Order: sequence, then C-alpha cells, then structure tokens
Amino acid sequence: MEKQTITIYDVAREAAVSMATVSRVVNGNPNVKPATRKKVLEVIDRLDYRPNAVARGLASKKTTTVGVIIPDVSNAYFASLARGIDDVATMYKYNIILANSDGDDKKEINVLNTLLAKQVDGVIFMGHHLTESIRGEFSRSKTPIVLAGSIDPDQQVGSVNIDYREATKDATNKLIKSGNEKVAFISGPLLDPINGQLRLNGYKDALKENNMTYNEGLVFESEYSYKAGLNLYDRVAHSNATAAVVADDELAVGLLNSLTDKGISVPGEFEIITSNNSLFTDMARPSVSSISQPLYDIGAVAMRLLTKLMNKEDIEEKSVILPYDLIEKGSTK
Amino acid sequence: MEKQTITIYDVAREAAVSMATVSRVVNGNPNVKPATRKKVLEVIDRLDYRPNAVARGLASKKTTTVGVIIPDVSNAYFASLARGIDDVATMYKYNIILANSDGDDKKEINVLNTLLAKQVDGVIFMGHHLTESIRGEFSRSKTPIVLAGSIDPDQQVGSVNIDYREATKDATNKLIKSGNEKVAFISGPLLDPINGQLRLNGYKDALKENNMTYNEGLVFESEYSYKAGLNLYDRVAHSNATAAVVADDELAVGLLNSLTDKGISVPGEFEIITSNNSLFTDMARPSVSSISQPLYDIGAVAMRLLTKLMNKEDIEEKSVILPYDLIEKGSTK
DNA sequence: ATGAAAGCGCTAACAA
DNA sequence: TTGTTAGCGCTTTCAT
Repeated sequence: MEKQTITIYDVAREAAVSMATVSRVVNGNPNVKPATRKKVLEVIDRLDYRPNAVARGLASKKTTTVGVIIPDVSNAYFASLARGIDDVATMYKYNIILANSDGDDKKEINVLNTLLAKQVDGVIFMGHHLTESIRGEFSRSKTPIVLAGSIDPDQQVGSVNIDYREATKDATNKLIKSGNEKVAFISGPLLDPINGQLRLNGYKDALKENNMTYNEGLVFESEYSYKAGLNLYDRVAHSNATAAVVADDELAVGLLNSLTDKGISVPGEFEIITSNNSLFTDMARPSVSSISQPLYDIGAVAMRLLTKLMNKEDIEEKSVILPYDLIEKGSTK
Repeated sequence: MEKQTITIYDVAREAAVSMATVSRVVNGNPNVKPATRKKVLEVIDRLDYRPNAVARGLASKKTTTVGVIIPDVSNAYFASLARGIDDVATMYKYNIILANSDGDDKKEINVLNTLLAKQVDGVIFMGHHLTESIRGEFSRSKTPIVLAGSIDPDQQVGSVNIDYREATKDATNKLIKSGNEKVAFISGPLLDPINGQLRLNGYKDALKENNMTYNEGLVFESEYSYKAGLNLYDRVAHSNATAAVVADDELAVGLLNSLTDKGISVPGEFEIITSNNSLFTDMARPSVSSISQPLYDIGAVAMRLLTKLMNKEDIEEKSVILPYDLIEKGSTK
C-alpha cells in the first residue's frame, strides 16, 4: 500500500514541534499553548493528516471498536437490536464489527476469537442459546461482554432483556380471560432458555392462575419463520386450540394467514398474540396483537452498559430488565 | 488493560526459536522445518497464544477489515445486502465494520473518514443518493470502494446493481398489457438516481412502447415506509390510476392495505407490482407481485468485487449488473 | 531453514 | 508547556 502516508512525524516536523505535542493536540490534551495548538492544527489541515487508528490502538491498547455477534442481521428482530447498538456506539465514539453467527456454536466461538484477536474493547452477544462452550469462552475472557435480548442462565456477564416470563403470562392471561379454554403455546426451540424456561413458565403461570391444567398437546415447537407458521395449521387445528401465544412475528403471521386461508376467522374463531410487535404485525390483515419489546432500546442499553464496563465504572446492576407492553390489535377480541 | 498478554516473543522464547520463525508458522510460511513447526505449534497451544491483529495490522499495513456504510440496518432491503456482504467477507477472512448513515451526507463523510482512519482495506457503500461531497471523498481515496445496490452516475468506483430501468419497464408493461390505461409510478425521492433516472425512465420507456402519453399526475414521490404507503390512498385515488408500479415493498403494502381497507379490490380494481420481493410481499393479503432483486447476491458480489480490488487483481468490469425476475402473485391479474 | 534487527505510527511516562 | 524516548506486538528484509 503506497497510501500518501502522512504521519504524526511529518506534522511535527512541519510545525516545528515534537511528536508528543502533535499527539497532544490531536487528543485534545489541554497542556498545549493555544498558539502552538493553532499552529499544529494548521499543519494538520494543510497536510490533510489523519491519525492512524491502528498505531494508536497498538500504543494505547484501545481500539474504540466493539464486536457484535448476531445470529442474522437480515432478521428484523436482531436488526433492530443492532441499530440500537450502533447508535449508542457511535454516540460514544465506538465502531462496531458486526459478525453473523447463524446461532452456530462453532461460528460463535470462531468469531469471538477473531474479535478478541482484533483487540475489540468489548463484545455484545446476541443468540438464542448460549452453549457451554461459548459460556466457557466468556468466563475466560478479560474483555467485557454484554448480552442483548439473550439469556445466560448463570448471569456471568451483563445482559439486557425484558421479563419474557411475565410478558408471556400476561398474553396468555388475556387470551384466557377472553374465554379461550385451549390456548396454544407456540415458540422456537424449547432448548433455548427464553422459550423453554421463561416463556413456557409464564404460560404455565397463567394457566395455574386460572386453574387450568397444563396440556403438552398445546405446546408447539417450531422454527422461527413465516413458512413454518404456514405449516403449523394442521397441527394447531388438530389440537382444538382456539387461541395462541406465539414467540415470533413471522411465525405468527404465517399461522394467521394459514388460518384465514382455510376460512377460519381471526379473531372470531381463533385469537393470536405474538411477541415482537414488528412491522409484520401491522401489515398483516387482521393486524396482530402483540407483546411490544423495546428492541432498539435493548440494543442501545446493552451498548451503554458495555461502555460502562469498558470504562471500569461501577455498575449498579448488570442484568437489566426493560419494560414491555401488550398492544391489542386486530387478532384479539 | 492487564490482559494476559502472551506475545510472539513469549512463544519464541519457550520454543527456543526466533520471533521470525514463530511469525512464519503463524502465517503458514512454508520455509519452516516440520519439526520446528510442530514444536512452535505446541508452545502456541500450551500458552494459548493469540496473535494481536492490531500489531499485525500496523506492521503489515493490512487489517483484513472492510468498512460497510449502510443507511439503516434495520431496513430489510439493506439488511439483506449486509448479510450477503458479511458472508463473502467471512469467506475471504475479512471482518466488517458496519456503520449506519441514515443516508445523511455529513454522517456518511464522517464515518468514511473514521473508517479510513481505522485503516480498513476497503469500503462497501450503500446509499440512495451519492452527494457531491461523498463522491469527492471517493475519488480522493486510495482505498478501494464498491457500491452495493447504489448508483454512481459517473461510475468512478465499482458497483453492483440490477437493471432498474429495464425492470421497471417490464413491470409497467405487464400492467399496461393487462389493460390498465392509467398506471401510477410510485417511488422514493426522484432526486435519487435509481428513482429519478433509472426507474422513471423505465416507466416512460414502457409508456412510449405502448404509445401512451406520460402524465406527471401519475408520478408519486413518497417516503419509503409502510405508513407513507397508507397515506397515499387519497392522492392515488384522485389520479384515477388503476394500477401502480411501486419502488418499495413497505410502501406497496401500505398502499395495498389502504386500498383494501377502503373496499377497493386488489387486483380486481387495482393492480400493484412492487420492487424487492421481500417477505412483506408474501405476508400481505393478497400477496404482492414484485420484481425480484437478488439482494443477498448483490451484497455478496459487491464484497467479492471488493476482494479483487483489494488484491489488485484485474477486473473485467467494475460495474456489475445482476439479473432480476418478475414474480407474479396475488396483486396482479 | 532460521535469526537479527529495523521499523509500522502512535502513546505515555519521564524529564526538562 | 514541551521534548525525549521507550515501547506496543508484529512483519519483513537481509544475512547467514
């Protein structure tokens, strides 16, 4: 690379000061006489000098870059989190290295290691399920890590979420109150703690509160996708459920469309409440009632928490729970 | 930072070789006796040595990192491109620094500069509209740049797109052939070259081919959003159009829903063809016919092109045009 | 096949 | 307020 490599040394020479002084003005160190500062700034401008962040990183041991591990940016849920993360990162002068993992254990570990090799100052991790191995890496790492919209059963690192259990309980309750005696629970893999532990327990809580018995036949494990939702019709119909709490919007709209395509009226004959209140829920006809998670904020707060961690500030509480809402739209009575 | 900083020097000492040799085995340089290599690898493993990419970057002047400037990751269109970019980047051992610009000139320039300061090996830029200033930065930069799904009128940098003009012509033609005498053209800002030059001209081409006169009253400039689509009803109804080619899926579904909510049957009384064939088009009822752009591939090919540029390989053609399709679904007869 | 040594461009004591 | 001088951890000639 024969980049017009203007270095701090060139500036120092032209301005007839030392590198240290140039470094000081570049870094806003107050210990510089205004006249000197002015002179240096002029030269910087004239030479079009741009500090080399890599050299700076090596010398200072800080890269002002954080790693973001995400299952899939093209998934609306995670993309919203990512946007929140980047905005706050920018606000605090960080950049993000974004890496897709597909939720795959090997890739997650791989990418975490390359991020650490790149000396990121911190990491934000998103994933449905934290495997033993990734948690091992986390506990081994000296670099601050925060989970966004993801659960670590033993909370060794920071995290930002909503209360999935309570939210699911609320949704289920609403469906029960409106007269449904068989409410289905439709989620992604129950192996994922958010589904198998928090949401499912919230669902059970609601049943218990209403003296209804838990029936495994009403629990449906599915992939998170529109197509999977479409294909759910037969199984759900077979269960005689008349309502469902669904853990994913694509899934929910898929189910909704398969229902209405078969002539079953929503919400008349079947009610649905989904979980992310994404644009999908507004576009569907009828629109879909939903728990509303502050996705952008979850990302933003996670990044904010990470800045504190990177700064070695004291943290009041490293597991943050943000509020949710229940938005009633067209898919509930 | 008191990271357990194991350096190449530690490895060299433990393995009783020189730093240079360690560097060779780490970098897969063949000039190392197998026995030596083995010994070094053992020590690396034992010490859990991980090369510092920042130091490597400073010494080699390559960071294996590329910058990606994107208007908004939480927009499905760009998120798809981003996913394609990252997958190919990973394939070629690059990481991406992702930065949202909101299509804002100042932010774009800002972020481009910090990316260059971070010594990225290349940049992928996405944006609706290349301002003079950003194009100035591009031409000044020695770092390879490729546009993905974006048009630079004077093609100074590489780019990957579809033929928006031809695609829009096809879509318009289809609508005309099916009997519509007033076909609306609904896009984002006409200031953006993709809309104002390519798409609009494709629309005009189709009119001309069919001996129809161009009527400005049928051209609607709008924001790219679902909500904007919903609000389009009055204006569109007023124009007496009976069909529309729309440049954005959210916009299209918004229009569709506002139409059906008002009791206008689609496609019976109004036909729609949109542009990105995203999941939105399948979820809507009726589903929306669409031009199908290979978004993931546009991103992937852009990144592939960038790898060639970074590698100083010869490029056959730096403006790549990928094929599109016209997918007929429920919103056309 | 291996080693010695000079940087890469910057920060951060430490002096002055 | 300013300068001197070590590094930061690695790659890369150039010797050997």
